[in-house]
Amino acid sequence: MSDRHSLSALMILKLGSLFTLSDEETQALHDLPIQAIDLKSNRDIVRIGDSSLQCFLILEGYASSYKLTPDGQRQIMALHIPGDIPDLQSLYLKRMDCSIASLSPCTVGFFQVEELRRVCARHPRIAAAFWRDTLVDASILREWVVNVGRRDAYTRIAHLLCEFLVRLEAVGLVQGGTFDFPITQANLADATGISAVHMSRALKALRDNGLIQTRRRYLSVPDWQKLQEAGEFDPLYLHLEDNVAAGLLRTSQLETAAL
Amino acid sequence: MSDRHSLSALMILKLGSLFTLSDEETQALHDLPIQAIDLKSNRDIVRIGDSSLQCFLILEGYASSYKLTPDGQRQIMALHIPGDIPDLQSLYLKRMDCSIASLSPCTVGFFQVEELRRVCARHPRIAAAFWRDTLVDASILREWVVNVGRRDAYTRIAHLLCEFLVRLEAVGLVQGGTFDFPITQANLADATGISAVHMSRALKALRDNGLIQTRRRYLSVPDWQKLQEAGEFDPLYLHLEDNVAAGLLRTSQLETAAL
DNA sequence: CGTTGCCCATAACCTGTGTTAACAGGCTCG
DNA sequence: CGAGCCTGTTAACACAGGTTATGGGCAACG
Repeated sequence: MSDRHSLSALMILKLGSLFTLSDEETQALHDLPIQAIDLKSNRDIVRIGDSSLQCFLILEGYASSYKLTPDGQRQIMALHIPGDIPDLQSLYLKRMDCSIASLSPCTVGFFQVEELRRVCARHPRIAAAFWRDTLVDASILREWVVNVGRRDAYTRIAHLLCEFLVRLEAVGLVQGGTFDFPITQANLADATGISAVHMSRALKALRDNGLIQTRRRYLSVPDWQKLQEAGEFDPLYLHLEDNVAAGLLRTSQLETAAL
Repeated sequence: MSDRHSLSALMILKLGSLFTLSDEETQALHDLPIQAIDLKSNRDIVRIGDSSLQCFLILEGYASSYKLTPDGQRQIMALHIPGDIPDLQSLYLKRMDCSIASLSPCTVGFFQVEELRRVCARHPRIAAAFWRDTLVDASILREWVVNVGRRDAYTRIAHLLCEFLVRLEAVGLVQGGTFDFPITQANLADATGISAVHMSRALKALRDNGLIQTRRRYLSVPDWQKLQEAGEFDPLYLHLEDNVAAGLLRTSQLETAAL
């Protein structure tokens, strides 16, 4: 039971960053029955074509939405972090149009789509918050089209890392510019539409230019300002609440000050 | 008044293809006050950063969502056809994260976001239909990421054309495999993330292979089956209602029979 | 404590696509 | 009716990034 509390806390944090929730609404989310499951890395959670009656919330670890082309190439079109509900679309779409897999060891919490629909019907503002969440996901996808369509590999990767950092920061998973980063170069390549070999080259360039540091399974950003410039990054499209955006700015100042 | 009827008819057709609406719900949509405006080609309708109090419905012509990179490159991340509400996201996002411009002479109908919110509050199933619509748009964006990230220019263009044809067909704008196509090669290039010159080369290849025919401002698809194969096209991601999908299949058979 | 299997790095070579430029056809507009 | 302008075509050349191959580090496991 206390488990439950901490499980949904993350989702509430996320939704709260998009939309201010009342106590009653918060309670309604707390009361959603949820079943937590642990997963190894690289496991499909849902598959393209599935029509599932459940949704899941990421509690720990990272996941990705992806598709395969007929010749076996893979494209990742979304990265998911703790607090995300990657298949929230199942609320209104019958079949999954992509697969979702863990990118690292993960804990995910499953709940019934039916239950979620009920909560949405009873609490229109929660429905609005979820809707808003899916709209932000769509906005991120628009930026990804730009990223993959018009930026060169170096810029593209810098942009991806900027976005990842900001999103992690919003759920409190960045400490002093450093965050957990167990994602392989092959996966990063699939997310940016380049080859794994070239990902290796480009990451080396980013390292050599002092934009990122990779130690073990962690990634650090020593100069947030410079990485943003390298990635042509403007967080507008993340539609953060003003207070969150302000927090980001503050953090970035702290970081640069810490140098 | 009779004007109004025909204006919203298109939107109702579109929503109806996503979700079955009751008479009362249909009426509520009819009653939405809407202001029609004519536009020339290549005019911005909304701009990135705007926080608008209105949404618009495309009544005639095509439009695109796009962003510019700092060095002046353009990426189109969505094509909009009659029946679409390209900035429906304004319902819950404060600022536009992309610009939207006409791709051809257009008629668009503006309505107040506030009015729309009221209709959604009063008619939960309409809200659901709109939500579903935005979810389908997100699904299309996912496919675009795959398209731009992992397919070569030839396949990519074929895929884009397949999608365009299917979406037009769903609102009755295709006759015998032929549809209005006033979109310049430069715009197509921006939508697929390639250069205008290479777009010209690739379109020539598609023509030479008999996959498309371009006459004046129209485009024909003489062999729907072959174009689908060339574009690795699977309409699953468009989340069409079964009856619409069946209609498509029928049409495609008629077409091939007509040859 | 060797084996197996990732993951990453690097080199050599190849190719799809970008770039630049020049030209032709068709619109629009004075 | 000619001047511009936009659109599309084609050619020659350049280069970012793909492909293939090899080797090294390291964790998991028997």
